Amino acid sequence: MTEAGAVPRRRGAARSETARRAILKAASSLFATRGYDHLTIEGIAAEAGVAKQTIYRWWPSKGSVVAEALLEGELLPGHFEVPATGDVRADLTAWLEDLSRFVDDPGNAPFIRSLVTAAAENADIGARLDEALGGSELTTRVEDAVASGEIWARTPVQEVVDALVGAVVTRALRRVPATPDTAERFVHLLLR
Amino acid sequence: MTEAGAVPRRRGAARSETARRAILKAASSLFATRGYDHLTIEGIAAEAGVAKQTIYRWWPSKGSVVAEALLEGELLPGHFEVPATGDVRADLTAWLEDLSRFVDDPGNAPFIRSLVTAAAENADIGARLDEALGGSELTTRVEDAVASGEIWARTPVQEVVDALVGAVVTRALRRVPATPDTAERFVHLLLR
Amino acid sequence: MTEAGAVPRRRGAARSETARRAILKAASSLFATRGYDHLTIEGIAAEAGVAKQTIYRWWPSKGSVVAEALLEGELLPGHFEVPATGDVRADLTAWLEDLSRFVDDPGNAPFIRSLVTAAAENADIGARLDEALGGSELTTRVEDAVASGEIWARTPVQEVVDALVGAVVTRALRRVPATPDTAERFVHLLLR
Amino acid sequence: MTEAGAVPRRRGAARSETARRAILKAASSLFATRGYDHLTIEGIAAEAGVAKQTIYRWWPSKGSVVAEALLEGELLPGHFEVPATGDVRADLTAWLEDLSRFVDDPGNAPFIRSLVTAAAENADIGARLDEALGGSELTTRVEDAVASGEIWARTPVQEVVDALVGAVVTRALRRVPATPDTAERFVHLLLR
DNA sequence: ATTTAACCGAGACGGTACGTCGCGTCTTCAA
DNA sequence: TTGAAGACGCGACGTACCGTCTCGGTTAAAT
Repeated sequence: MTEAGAVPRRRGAARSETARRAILKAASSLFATRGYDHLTIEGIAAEAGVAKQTIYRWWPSKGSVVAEALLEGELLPGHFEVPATGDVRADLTAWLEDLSRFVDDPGNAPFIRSLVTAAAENADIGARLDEALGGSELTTRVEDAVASGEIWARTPVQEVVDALVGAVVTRALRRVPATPDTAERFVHLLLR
Repeated sequence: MTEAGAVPRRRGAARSETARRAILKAASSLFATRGYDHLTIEGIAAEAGVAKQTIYRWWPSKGSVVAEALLEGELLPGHFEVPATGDVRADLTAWLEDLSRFVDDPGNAPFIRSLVTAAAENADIGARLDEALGGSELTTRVEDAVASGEIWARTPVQEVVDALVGAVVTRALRRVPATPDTAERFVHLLLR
Repeated sequence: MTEAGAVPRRRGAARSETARRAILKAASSLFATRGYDHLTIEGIAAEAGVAKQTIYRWWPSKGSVVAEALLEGELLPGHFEVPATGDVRADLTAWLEDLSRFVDDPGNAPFIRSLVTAAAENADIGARLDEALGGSELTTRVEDAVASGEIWARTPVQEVVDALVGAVVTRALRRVPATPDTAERFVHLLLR
Repeated sequence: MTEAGAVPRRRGAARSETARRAILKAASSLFATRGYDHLTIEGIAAEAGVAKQTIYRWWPSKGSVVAEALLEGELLPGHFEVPATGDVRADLTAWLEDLSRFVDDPGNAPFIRSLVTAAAENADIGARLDEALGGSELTTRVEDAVASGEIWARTPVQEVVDALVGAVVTRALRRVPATPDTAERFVHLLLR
């Protein structure tokens, strides 16, 4: 007798987890090196030691490969955590300075713009864009500050987060670098 | 003999304004129809009845063609003016609602995302992204409100504009549609 | 104890005759429909409702599948018998006219050329090419005529047959159709 | 004023004769080395230092490339001339022995079968198959013998040639090697 | 009765080649 | 000198089959 809820497992060889991991790893590595629009399925396949068809079998486009790599944390691992020192304004300022420093670095600018390009063309990536930039941590941090009474109870959390992440993005697209007080000004604008 | 003060005009035929216009028009039309990344130089040349070389002679990339089309107003003609009724909060809310309505329309969403893609890869387009969305008018409007004493004198104008435009962009990338009160919430968040 | 002379039959399930027949049938059908070089192992497997491995287990190549189909009479069933009326010249002429009619039919020409392609690449098929065209019956018929004294005793039988079958093949390859007297001219050339 | 009958020459760069020659040369070389069905468009392009598209622009299939190479004499250069000593039977015998020796050589057998494969799938190649094997020279030689009264005036020349070439082909397909007297027997069968 | 070897279906996998699209450069001819 | 036309080398696309390899399940001889 089979377990309740067990999937009957269709016949034939199972999907190779090895290949899947190699593809995501290769995609991340090439994305970081060459950028989203120089990223090719052929390149990923070659780097991963995998047949092109194996990619096409499981992903409809390069965008979806990148999206999954993003989800798995292969891209941007460990970047952009939001500190939680107890002073929410200081925490947000620190996060924003960290992110701005990253975005303004000429070596990273193409990377962040590639992320935006990828987001613009692929819904999955778009759906997680601010997550990759730390957006969901940011939301949690601000919600905690509201809950603890540190900031105004009716603070529109989502709008604050959108404004912060959005400002970073729109400035990146216009190649406007942050000045030393940019982060602080934004935070004081948004958290009264 | 040439006129005094005239540009010395080297020999041969002058640049064809007809061809230039046809190219920008074709680019705009194809951009609107097929989106930025299905836009091709070959396609533009064919649509415009022009040789590829004529495009390559005057523009370094498809991005720069689109940028010029944007400048000429071939794309987004007449959209997104910021009203000036005297009530700056109402004006910004109206502008934001207008823009959100446009962005949230399923028929326009690919267009706006294509603009973002184009901006991400081409500095000229990026430099004018918020302008195309009404950003520069917005700046003027907020500055006027500061000057007239309608709002706080030390309002960080650029940050407000970046936050508004950026929020629209980041929401578009995440496919998050506006709710009826979104515009008002943003405006009240930013202009206290 | 096993029967004397019986093959010691190793363990496990026996080869499925059902699968074998389905494969040959599918191969014949696809050969007739699409021609030898559009014939694929995957196509045969799909058509036969069989796994690819089942084909690879028993045949080394698609050529050998076709060769076996030819042997089983799945291809060219009942075609090209040589009549035996007693008049060998009339019999050969009739056979040659029949074959020429078949070969010259625009619907069959691809089929016969596919047979030649298959023969050229696969020794087994080549070895039975003239058999499929009636060659072995032809040999028998000419040998009988020699034995009965109807034609010259030292007639080089094999050469006559090769010349007849070969002429049909080389004309098919050059797309040269037979004229009404072609068959008769050949027979009178070869049997004096 | 232009020459009468001169083609007006449409605009744009002319077809590159260099590329055309390189392609035919590469095709011939690879055909001889690897055989017709291991011949690939990609392989030809790589060997010729040419883009695939340049091949596809001018030829519809690999068969037509080979056909043109055959026409240009890149394949089989100088093979299989029919001698003209005055003794037509001796000449035909010599030609047939020469050809048989070539065909029976294990190193050449794949080549000749490749020619047959190519002929079977491509009408142009088929139309010139016997020419490549010396067929047209053979026709001339036999016609001359008829004209000079050396052989019977009503000899059916085309049938004789078809029988000879066809016999070589059908034997090659069945992998039947010639014996020392094969050539002589054929010639005496056909030329009484 | 159990074990075990071989069969069979399904189908994933690393590959090769396909035929097409678009790139950016170059050459030809007409204006 | 510009501009339309278009050939060229190049790189990538997404697809079709190749032949090999698991996988889960079945069949039948050997233990």
